[in-house]
Order: sequence, then structure tokens, then C-alpha cells
Amino acid sequence: MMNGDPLTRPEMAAERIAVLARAAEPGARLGTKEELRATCGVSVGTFNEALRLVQARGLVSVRPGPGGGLFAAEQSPMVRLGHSVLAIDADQTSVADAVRIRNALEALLVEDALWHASPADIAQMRDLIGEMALAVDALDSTAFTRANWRLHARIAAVSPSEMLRSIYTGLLDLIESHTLAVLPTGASALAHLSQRHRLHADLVQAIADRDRPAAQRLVEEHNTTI
Amino acid sequence: MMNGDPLTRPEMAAERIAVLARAAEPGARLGTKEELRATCGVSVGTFNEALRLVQARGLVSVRPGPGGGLFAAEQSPMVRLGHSVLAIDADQTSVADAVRIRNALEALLVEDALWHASPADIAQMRDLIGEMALAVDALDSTAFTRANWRLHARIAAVSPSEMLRSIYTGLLDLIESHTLAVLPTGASALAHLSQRHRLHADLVQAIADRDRPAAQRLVEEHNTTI
DNA sequence: AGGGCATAATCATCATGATGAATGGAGACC
DNA sequence: GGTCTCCATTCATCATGATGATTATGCCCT
Repeated sequence: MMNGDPLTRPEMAAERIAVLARAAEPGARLGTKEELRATCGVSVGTFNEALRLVQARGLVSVRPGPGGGLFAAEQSPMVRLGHSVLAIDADQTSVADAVRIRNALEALLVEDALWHASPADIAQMRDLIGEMALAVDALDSTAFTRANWRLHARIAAVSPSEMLRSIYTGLLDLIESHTLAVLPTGASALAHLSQRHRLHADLVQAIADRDRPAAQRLVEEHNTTI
Repeated sequence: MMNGDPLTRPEMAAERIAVLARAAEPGARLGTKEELRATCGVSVGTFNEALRLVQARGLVSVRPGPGGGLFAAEQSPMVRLGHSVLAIDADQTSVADAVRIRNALEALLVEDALWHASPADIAQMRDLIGEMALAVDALDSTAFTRANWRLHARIAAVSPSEMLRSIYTGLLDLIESHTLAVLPTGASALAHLSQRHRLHADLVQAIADRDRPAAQRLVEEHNTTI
């Protein structure tokens, strides 16, 4: 199933069905299961496995009864978006891309936090700022980075937009999984961590104060300095 | 498979396996197919269908031989991102959200176009600007909007970041599928379309001139006026 | 014309058995 | 110790048959 692996028989059959479904008008009848199974040249069980795969992708629907069988379905736009993300070649993906997109979305999330953050939300953000401060004191840049990510995830959680949250936290996850190995250490790290901590504390304060101009300035600074 | 439909037997079994896989450490052995099939309480064929589903989601891997069977896999971050997008409840998704996220990404794409657009790319953008002009003359706001979307898709296609392109065009697709029914008509539309056309033509000119400040100003204007 | 019923088509799921391939581990040999 | 072979384990795919559910259509009755 992963890029580069040879396709299993059900996967090949699924791809065959997908090609037929995409070439048809939405709602068009593709044929009975038996007819399509013969077209794919696989056994009944293997065909059923393939069918599960293409149904899960929203490409076909299946009906019993006279005139029944397989019908081309139109993937909903959300499903298309999900599958286009799944189809991204992981080898062509850089952390820099993810960071860049994430930074573009940061401003939206802070905007949402200005409007939607409750006192309880802000208290939790402050807890995380406290954890970041402990990490600075301990000169532990790994712990600092982790707390920092948790702070950003917490800010994101305030947004009422599920789509925005999902995309953002997915990107954060991707960045996390690639970044832990290259964290700065040493005396210069202390100044950097302190500065970074200050920036985040000021950001949370701007959210708590509902101070949009300050928040926007801080996001801009956040996104243009590492 | 869609939200709200009763789960089929293979889907229920797949969910059961997914729960087990997520609860385990990556790489941990979950058991033989036969053991897990008994746990799920389904027939062999149904279990195999379920297994295809969870394998496709990157949650398990399967090995033959002594000590073989099912193993918990760790979804790659890209796969997690794709599935989190797939899991977004379509009923909770608004076009306004999609537009907002798309606008945030627009600046990145224009930035990429400034650096990566070839003369051929720019010529094609200009063709689309020409189509938009024809639509203004014909007072056809549907055709204008379509040409406008194609222009944006064309600008996006210049970006070397597959991730950015995929997310952006998926959002554009989502916006397209929801928006066609509410386009303005009438005399006021002419002034609006002309202004909008002018804005896009200036944007393409800024890209062609590699004029970053102008491009940024135009994106900002693009994103703050409808 | 509308509603209900019967029939046929088609699918969802179940059950069973078989062959060939892939894998890991143990034992034998150098 | 390293390598190779053999054996047992386990899976991938195939084949066949069955039952019960769902669906569309046609016919009959009111």
C-alpha cells in the first residue's frame, strides 16, 4: 500500500475499478459485481476486498436488486481533499514546507483565539508557558520545544473551525516527527530559549487582553524569527 | 461508510482492529489473523475485507511465518494528516472556513510564483486573464468565476511544494463545489467584475515583473475585498 | 390513481477447503 | 562463528456453495 511496494491483487483490482468509476458520470451504473469481477480477473474474495477499498474512497456505491450493482459516486470535496493529501508523495515533502504552511495558518488561529478563547483556555495556555519557563531554567531545549508545540496545539484547539484545526495539528505532527533531532544546545541556546519564551508569553498575554494589533505583531515576529 | 450510515460488518471489524492497533506500541504484535478474527467475531472473508481497510489506513502491517500475523504500525505523519482531513465532519465545514484558509495560503503561492514562474507559466496566466476579460464583456459572472478559479489553480501549479499545491487546490475544489449558486448579477456586477479583473491582471503583471511589494499588496487587497 | 404483494435480481455475509509464497528458527556442516 | 537447508508457521489468493436482506418492477385490487 505504501509508495514503492508492489501492489497486492486486491489493490490492483481496486485501482481498476477506480479508473472505471472516475471515467464515468457520477451516478452511472458500472455493472454487477460479477461482471466487474470478471473484468478485473480476480476471485470473489479478492474482488470483495478491492471493493471495500474503493467504497472507502467514496468512488463507488453498491445497490442490490434489479438494475443494482456498482455505481460511480462523486467524491465529496472533503473526501477529495483528504485523498489528495494522502496521495502526496512523502519523499517530496519537506519540513520547511510544513513549517511555512503552518506559519501561514498561525495568524488565523490567533485571530480565532482572540475571539473565542475562554478564561479556562487562557489559564491552560499559561500553564504551558510555565512549563516552557521551567525548560528554560533547566536549559532543556527538548522539553522547551515540546511544551511549545503543546502551547500551539492548545491555541489551535480554541478555533471553531474543525478544518483549520485538523490541518494545523496535522502539520504540527509532521513537523514534530521530523524535528526533534536538531535542537540547539549550549549557552547561546539559553538566550534563544528565553527570547522565544518571552515571545510566546507575550502572545498569550495579547490573547488574554484581546489585543489584536499586538497579537498580529507577535505572530509576524514569531513567523519571521526562528 | 459515510457519516451517519450504519457500519457494515467489515467496517465494524476494521474499527475493532484499529482500536487494538492504536492502543499498542508501534511494531507490537497484535496476534495471528485467526486469533483476531475470532476476537472480531466475523467470518474469514469479512475479516479479510476489514483487514484491507486498516492496512490502507497504515495502522497495521501483516507478516507470514513463525511469529507472524498482525503488527501495529505507526502511521506516517502525512498519512495521519490525510486521515485527519478525511475525518473532518463535512457537516461542520463551511465555505467561509475554506475561503479563509485558502486566502492564508494565497500569499505563499504568489511568493512561489514570483520566484518560480516561467515565461510559459505567465503566458498561460495571461490567457486566463483574457478569458476573464471576455466574461466581463459578456457580463457572465459564472464564466468569470470559473476563469478566476482556473487562474488561481494555474498560479498554484507553479509552486514546487506538492503539499501546498494539494491543500490549496483541494480547498479551491471545495469552494467551487459550494459557491456556483450565489453569484452576483446585474449592473453592479459589471463594476465588480471589472474591478476584480483589474486586480487579477495587476497580480499577474506583478508576478511577471517579479515585483514582490506590489504582489504582496495585491494579495492583501485580494484577500480583504470580495 | 394509489397501495400492497409477489417475484426476480443482486448484494452482504457466512462457511469450508485448497495451493503456493513468505518468513523465522533450528540444526547440520564447514 | 557463519552459512545453508529444512521444516513449521502463517499468510495471500483461489474456488465453491449457502442463507438472508434489500431493491426494483410488475400485477392486482380497491
